Amino acid sequence: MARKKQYIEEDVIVKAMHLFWRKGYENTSMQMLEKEMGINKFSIYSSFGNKHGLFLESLKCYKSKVASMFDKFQKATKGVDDIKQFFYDSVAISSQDDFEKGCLLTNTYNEFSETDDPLINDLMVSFMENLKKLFVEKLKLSGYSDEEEITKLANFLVLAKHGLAAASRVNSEKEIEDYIEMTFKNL
Amino acid sequence: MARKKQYIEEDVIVKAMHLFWRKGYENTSMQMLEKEMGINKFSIYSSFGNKHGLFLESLKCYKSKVASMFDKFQKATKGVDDIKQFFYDSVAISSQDDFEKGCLLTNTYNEFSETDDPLINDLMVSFMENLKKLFVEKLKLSGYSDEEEITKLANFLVLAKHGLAAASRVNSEKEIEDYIEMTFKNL
DNA sequence: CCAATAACTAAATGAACGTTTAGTTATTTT
DNA sequence: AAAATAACTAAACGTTCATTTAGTTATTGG
Repeated sequence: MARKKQYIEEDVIVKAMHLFWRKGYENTSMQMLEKEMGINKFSIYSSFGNKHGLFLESLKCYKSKVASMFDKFQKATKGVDDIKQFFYDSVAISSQDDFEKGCLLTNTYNEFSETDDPLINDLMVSFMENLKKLFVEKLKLSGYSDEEEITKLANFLVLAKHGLAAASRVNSEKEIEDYIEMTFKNL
Repeated sequence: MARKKQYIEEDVIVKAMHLFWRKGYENTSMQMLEKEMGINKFSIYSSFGNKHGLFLESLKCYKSKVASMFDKFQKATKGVDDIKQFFYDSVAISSQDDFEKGCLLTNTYNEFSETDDPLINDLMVSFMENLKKLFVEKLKLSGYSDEEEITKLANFLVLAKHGLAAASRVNSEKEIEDYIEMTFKNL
């Protein structure tokens, strides 16, 4: 055979994800990725094809990072309280360190909203639909039965979640807490 | 003297603003601006200095575009109802045509949040502070008196406004309406 | 009407970007 | 140990970007 790889793809993709999270897609250059990931451009290209492929892999990595949170939410049985807890968990992920802000998926959705990238778009739409379905489920658990009302509330929650993820990039933890509390005040 | 200018700066800046609004700062190139504004790069540079200066001028232009809305809000006397109307007015500005999405100032704040541009930052901070002050004023008009509660509500509203502006770029008018109605349900 | 000059056009500049390629180093098998 | 080959390094590639510059056109005052 030949020389062994001196890096682990799973490790370097985590580093790439953090950089994309912090800076966004367009504002992250291959040079910065080279430095952050600690490997050469050649290695990046041979492992991930191109910048776009690397980004998609970073999004997958993010999804697996938040999967446990989704799982917890999915399995929860208290209804609206679980949605509220999910909101808190969502902002906690980004506020646990100082540089990664908001939700990487939401940030990506916002950054790519004018440039129709089919892969990114599919990823986001499925993410949002999944979220909405879970909201509907939990609302029913809390006793809501009117389908129209449930749809309305679920739409409200999806937008609130989206808006919160966007706004959380520039707002303090206190403001975020106040927002979540107010959002769930009459639910 | 010499040759007269064949364009009116006030006119071309409006066109530039619309392009920046649609595409964001980074995704708008001088080439695109040249085409959209209908004048040569030389003319842009001699009138506005550089891309950054042109962008700042576009932001000013946007501010004057929404000034009448702010003015209406400022002069209103019904309290919370005025805030709600202001939310509706805010989203109406971007949904009246299909391409300009969200609030240009909020979009800019989000795009520039990781790159500390002092001029942009000052503009945004003053915009947000101004907004919060107005919210406080209207809340008092509606009978709120507890200072702590008012601050909490004002923070909530600022974040809701910010989040709505961001989310409105990818959500339908119906969803936006539902969101606003829910937001003001218990105010 | 002509010299002066501001506004125009188009091409050039240099830096930064994503991507590729040529050449070197290290590891494995024969 | 030598041949084979995968992973490495660094430099170059072509393109696009914001910006500048050299040269042309049109308008004005004297």
